[in-house]
Amino acid sequence: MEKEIIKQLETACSGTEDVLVKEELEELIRSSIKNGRPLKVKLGLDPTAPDIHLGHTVVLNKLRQFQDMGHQAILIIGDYTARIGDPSGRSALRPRLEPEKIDENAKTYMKQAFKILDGKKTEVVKTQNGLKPLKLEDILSLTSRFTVARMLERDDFKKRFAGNIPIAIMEFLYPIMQAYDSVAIESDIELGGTDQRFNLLVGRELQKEFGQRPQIAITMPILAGTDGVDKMSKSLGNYIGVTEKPEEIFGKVMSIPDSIIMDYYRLLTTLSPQEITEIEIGIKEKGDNPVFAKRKLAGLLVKNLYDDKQAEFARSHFDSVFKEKKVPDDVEEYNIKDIACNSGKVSIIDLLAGSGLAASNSDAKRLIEQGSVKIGNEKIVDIHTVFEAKNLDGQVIQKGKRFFRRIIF
RNA sequence: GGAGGGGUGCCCGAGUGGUCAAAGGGAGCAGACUGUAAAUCUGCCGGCGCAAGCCUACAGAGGUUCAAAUCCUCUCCCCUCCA
Repeated sequence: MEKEIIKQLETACSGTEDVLVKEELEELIRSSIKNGRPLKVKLGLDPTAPDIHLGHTVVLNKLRQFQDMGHQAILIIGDYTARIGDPSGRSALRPRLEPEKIDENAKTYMKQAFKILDGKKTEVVKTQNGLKPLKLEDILSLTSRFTVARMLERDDFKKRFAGNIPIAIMEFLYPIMQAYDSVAIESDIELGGTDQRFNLLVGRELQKEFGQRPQIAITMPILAGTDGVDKMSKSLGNYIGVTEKPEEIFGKVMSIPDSIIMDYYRLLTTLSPQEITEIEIGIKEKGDNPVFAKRKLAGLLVKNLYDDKQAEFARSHFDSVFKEKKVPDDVEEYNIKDIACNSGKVSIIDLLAGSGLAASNSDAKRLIEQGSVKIGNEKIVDIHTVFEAKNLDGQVIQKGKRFFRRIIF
């Protein structure tokens, strides 16, 4: 039994940024195993963004690990809290979301989250159920337990306060409501990104106030986006979505800077710490070319989200397009019927703008002038080039290195 | 309630009557080099037009002027200080 405890504890702590408090966690695991009582592991989802990307999966993977150890995963859909908008890491007040929109987001979110989690073993709870019945007096009583000074300990609030950026009083309610969720479900452990640290700790405090055993707060590092600088986020455009096509995922992983390869290994793969260290040593000390570690990584990630076959496909797709500079097989098609209309002629400008390869006619012109446009491997240099529509059927138009359209007529 | 400061392109930010589609930086796109890495260098970076040029744009609405991001009036929003 002692062995099992150590194993669970190690798994629980691997890849984490922080575990508060580790000793308590050990105790919890011990009593869980002893009494055959699964731990309630809480993860709050913020349904403001309907698409999950690899950044979200860091914490989902952790939850999955708990599931695999036989514990109870509880996903909290922050449908109510989303109406405030989590102030964590924000430099400005978030726009509030409509309830319908939140519901919609939550649905897609769940669907995608179950790519990682075992949906059958996951309990899904909407915060609304617990929070909506609260009366003003309940809220007064809750808020009276926290002070403005306590709230301003938070870095993001502090910065905004110091920088004269507005903080809505409503935003102070966010951590408290999230904490109240923990009380409502009597959670044993709550997971979150490092940006959630404050919120998770407020949960601990509130549980104590309610005479519950305070939850363990486990924070996971924030995953850098494909630019290697900012955190992965949809609005920054540096994300890799879990529903993206295998070759997209593979390609995006290949575009990450070397500096974050090992972070990706640690946070996104299920390789053992030893295997990961080996790769790291290979690059750092044996002079292995990092690109091979990256290829392996890209394959692993596609495999996680799809399967071996797709991973293999993505790899060969990548090689043929970028190593051999061939046109990929499954190019998006573009039907030129409507732009060819009666004359049967099509200008290169219309082709680029119409297919979406260029943002506008002006953009199309610039691209041609910069020599980035090819049709069937022929570079187009004249912006006035006109084609017979029927000659274009089946041809591939290319912009830059990685954007293609197959022309249909 | 009083006094003051401010809202500029995707973001930051300069610009205080014409030379402003608006400096500079960042992001982005494209080219060279590579490993679709980083770093670096180069070009582009509102729309329409082959072009001349036209249109849209400096919070919003009016106005003054031959001419307004720049001046005036009103409105909205943000911030600071005082109470």
